[in-house]
Order: sequence, then structure tokens, then C-alpha cells
Amino acid sequence: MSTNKVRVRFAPSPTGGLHLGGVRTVLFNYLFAKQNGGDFILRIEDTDQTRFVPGAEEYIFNTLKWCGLEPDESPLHGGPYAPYRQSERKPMYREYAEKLVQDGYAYYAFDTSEELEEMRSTYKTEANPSPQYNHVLREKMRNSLTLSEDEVRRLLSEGAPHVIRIKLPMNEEVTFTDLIRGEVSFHTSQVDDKVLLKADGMPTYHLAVVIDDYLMKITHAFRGEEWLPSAPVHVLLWKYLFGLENMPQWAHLPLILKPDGNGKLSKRDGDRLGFPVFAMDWTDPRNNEQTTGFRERGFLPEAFVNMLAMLGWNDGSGQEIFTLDELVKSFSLSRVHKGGAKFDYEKAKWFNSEWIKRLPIASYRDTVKTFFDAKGIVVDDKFDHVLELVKDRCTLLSDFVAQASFFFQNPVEIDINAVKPKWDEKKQQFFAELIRAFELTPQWQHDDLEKEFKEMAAAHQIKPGDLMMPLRVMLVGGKFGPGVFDIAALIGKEATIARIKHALGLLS
RNA sequence: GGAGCGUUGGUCAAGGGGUUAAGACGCCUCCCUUUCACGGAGGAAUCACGGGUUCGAUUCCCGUACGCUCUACCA
Repeated sequence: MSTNKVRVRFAPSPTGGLHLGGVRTVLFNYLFAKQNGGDFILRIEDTDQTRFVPGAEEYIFNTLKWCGLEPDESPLHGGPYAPYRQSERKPMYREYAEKLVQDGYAYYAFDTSEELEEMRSTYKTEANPSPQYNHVLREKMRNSLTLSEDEVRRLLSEGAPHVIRIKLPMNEEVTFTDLIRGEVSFHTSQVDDKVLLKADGMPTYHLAVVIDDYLMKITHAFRGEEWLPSAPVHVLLWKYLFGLENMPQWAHLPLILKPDGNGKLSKRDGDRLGFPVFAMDWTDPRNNEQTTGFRERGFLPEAFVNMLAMLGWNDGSGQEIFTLDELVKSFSLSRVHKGGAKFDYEKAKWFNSEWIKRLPIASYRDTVKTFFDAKGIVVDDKFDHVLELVKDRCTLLSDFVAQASFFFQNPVEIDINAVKPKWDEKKQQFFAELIRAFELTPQWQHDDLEKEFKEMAAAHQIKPGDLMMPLRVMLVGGKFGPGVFDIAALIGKEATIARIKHALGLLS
């Protein structure tokens, strides 16, 4: 019995902010690893030097940290299979590529990008809009299959720029079992001779993923469904290099789709429809373009992760709220959907409101405070109490500002129109007297205030209900918020009286 | 164009030969609350289409349609 420890990896290329779908791939990797007592590895796929973006790698680490999905091994955390950055592993890829050439599974190709372009345009027809560098066209190109041995040797020794391409068999069926989709097969005649090693000596994804998965002893490989069409190349590479019996088990995850129409969710969709797509704020260093993330929008990591888990997976019980630990226990690949799921921002917000309600405020008090700081609102020691009072009406952490700022400062705006239509001299007199009574109130307590208020209403022969809304608007600024005497009690005698006076001024 | 993958309410989805086809989000109504929420009770809304197989298909099979992904010296 093989008792190989489960090892999974997330292998992003550091080209920008981490997208929803990327984080979900991380999550499924993480859940699967932890459930099986395995390791979760973060490997940086930075083989495309032209797409290097400073800060992107650090962003990925920070995102995983915020989500609570820390890798066991990574460029940052280290580990026995270092380095975890493909650019730092560059020398080892060439060896494997050369071996493939020697074994007849790959070949050198000397075609320039102009020549490739020319090939594509000359062979492009209506019936075949994108000609592939495949078993038929490779006969017409400049490669070690068409050139003489001497010529190839000469070109190589002269240092002529070249790539190494896989030589796909002409007539084979490549079949493998996907953990989510079951048996999947491709005919090799439909797949092209993918570049394995680029002219700059860097591997392409296709080569690197196979070699690194082997070297890092990856047992299960999860990735987005967009990779499915190139899976046969990877399977073939495993067969040629390390043996199919050592190949990790593949699982191609369904895509997260845009809410309107169809298609993969992109950052642009978020901009267009007004919701975040990246996990955290991202500033593109190339053009300073800013993109807001779920974190800065006021999402709790618990909610973000929970919401992501339910996009394409469920445990069949109807339960929707899960802690990370519960997810680790319940997760199973067999219950992951095959079809893509449209992202629904309304539902995402619902998850957040649920988590705001069930988490103790201590776990997000500091984050909420940053939203107050950003608005320049100074909070005081009743902050926790206030948060507790208004948490049920907040969907995002940023909502606390609108729901609670009046506890710490006078309302910025007073919705005087909410009381004006029913305002009259009797009420004016009532509040004038209420001020005097409040000034003399020895005990500034909820029950005392309410009692006093109601007795005075009775004395003035006004229904308390007709007076509550005006008082609320005076204290809060609008028709919302917790119990009005809770508010008065909490903001204190001085502020209460001052706000009533101020509003009275506006009303007369 | 080709290949691959997919298709249960508006969205996330359970179910899987016989069901009133769960549940959640959103929407609507009502209750609670002298506000707004929370909470509670209801409501509208669904098996892409066509053939089979079967006593019976949303479920199994085959087509069709539609959608998506890929089709780079990007991942």
C-alpha cells in the first residue's frame, strides 16, 4: 500500500491582484490538504518575465494570510523542496526538455515569431481560423524534424534562438480520470505541439507544472477548468518523463461566471457592476490603477471564505454557514459541481451579514475602527457597546459608520423633513419642556428617561408615538437606529439636550 | 471553424425512474418592533428542446440547441 502523504499546490503567476476564482482554488486545495492531513504548497509560476509585476507576489501572501489559508511550504515559508519560485528553478527545466528531445518526444524549433505569424496567416481559412503547429504543419516549419542533422547541429552551436516543442503522437487517444468530471479523453490529432522551453530558456507552464509537481511530490492537482484542453499535453509529459503511475490526480474546478450573461468573471465585470473581484485592494504599479477588494469593502474573511466555498460546492444538507474548520471536515470533491456558477454579490453580502451577527465584535472591532478613522470620526470607550447595539443592521463592516457615527458626533445631516409635516406648536412646547426636565434628571438611565418622556407626553396629551420619531430624528439624524432611549442613555445628558435644542432651532 | 466541458426558479442549489421537485439569496405580503434592521409566517417563480428505453422520465440513452473554456515562445 502506498502511503504517500497528500500534497497539493496552488501555483499562481504573480501578475496582479488575486481574483475570486483564484482564492477559491486555494480554498479547495487547502480544504483537501487539511482534511487528509496533507501539505498545502504555494508555488510561484513566474516563468514569463515579460509579465513580472512588482508587489504581486507579496499580495498573494497577504491574501492567503487574510483568508487564513496559510501554506505549509512557499517561497516565504520555506520548505524541503525549495526554491518555490520557478524563475529560481530555471536550470533544471532545460535538462528535462533535452531529455525529451533525445527520446524523440520533443524537437527543436527555430521558427521566428514572424515565421509563425506567416504560417498562421497563410494556412488560415474559414474552416480553420486558427491553424496549429501540429503533426501536419510541423513538416513545413524550420525544426529538427525537417532540417538535416548537420544543420540542426550548426544552428545549435551558433546559438541560434530556438524553442523546444513537444511532438504529439499522430493518432492516439489520451485519457485520464478527472476527480470532478470522471473520464475525459482527447485525440492527439487535435492538440498542437506546445512549446515546452522558450527561447529565453524558461519553461512554459506546460513543462514547469509537470516537472515541479513531480519534484515536489504533488499527489493531487487542482486548477480551473480553463486548463482542461491542455491537460493531454501534461498527461503525455508525465508518461514520457516520470510515468503515468506517478502522476497526480487531476481535478478541474468549475469556473466562476459573471452575474449577467455568461463567461468567466473578470475584474472588469466588478468595475462595471460595482462589486469587488479581487480579495484585497490592489494597485497596479504600472499605471497606478486602483481596484478595491473584498477586505476593504468591509468583508470578513470568514464570510469571504464561506461564500467562496459555497460557489460550486455544498454538503447536501442545506447548511450554508460554515467555519473553516467545518469546511475542512465536510468538504468533498465528489460534491463539487461540474458546471460554472454565476457570482451573486447580493448573496455574498448576505454571508457577510450572517458572519457579522454571529461573530463576537471583538473579532472585528479593530477593523471596524479603521473605517471610522478613515472618516475622521473619533470613537470612545462606548465603542464596543455601540457595535453590539447596531451589528444586526450591518451588512458590510463599513456600514457601521453610517449606523453608529451619531453615537460619537452630532449627526452630520438631520432629516428634518421627516418631522416637519406633522410638527406643531404643541410639540415644540413639549420638547422645550423636555429639555428642562432632562436638565434636572439625576439618573441618566434608559428606563428613567423613557418614564419621564412618557409621563410628560401624557401631561401634554400627546401620544408618545407621535413624539418618538421626532426625538429619534433629533438624536440620530434620520429614521433608523436602535431604541431611542438606548441612544439617549449612551450619548449622555449633554449631547442629548444639545441635539434637541439644535433641532428645535431648525424647526422653528 | 475545431476540440473539450457544461445546462434544475432571476441567482446559489438538493434530489435522481413514481416527490406537492428541498433549502438559501433576492423580490412581494403579513406579524413583531411607537424607527430602521434582526427575527417569525406566508407568496410568486424552475427540471433547455426533440426523440427513444420504460407502465411511468426532471432523473437513463441518443441527438439538437444554447453557453463556456481552450485553440500564444501567457498562465
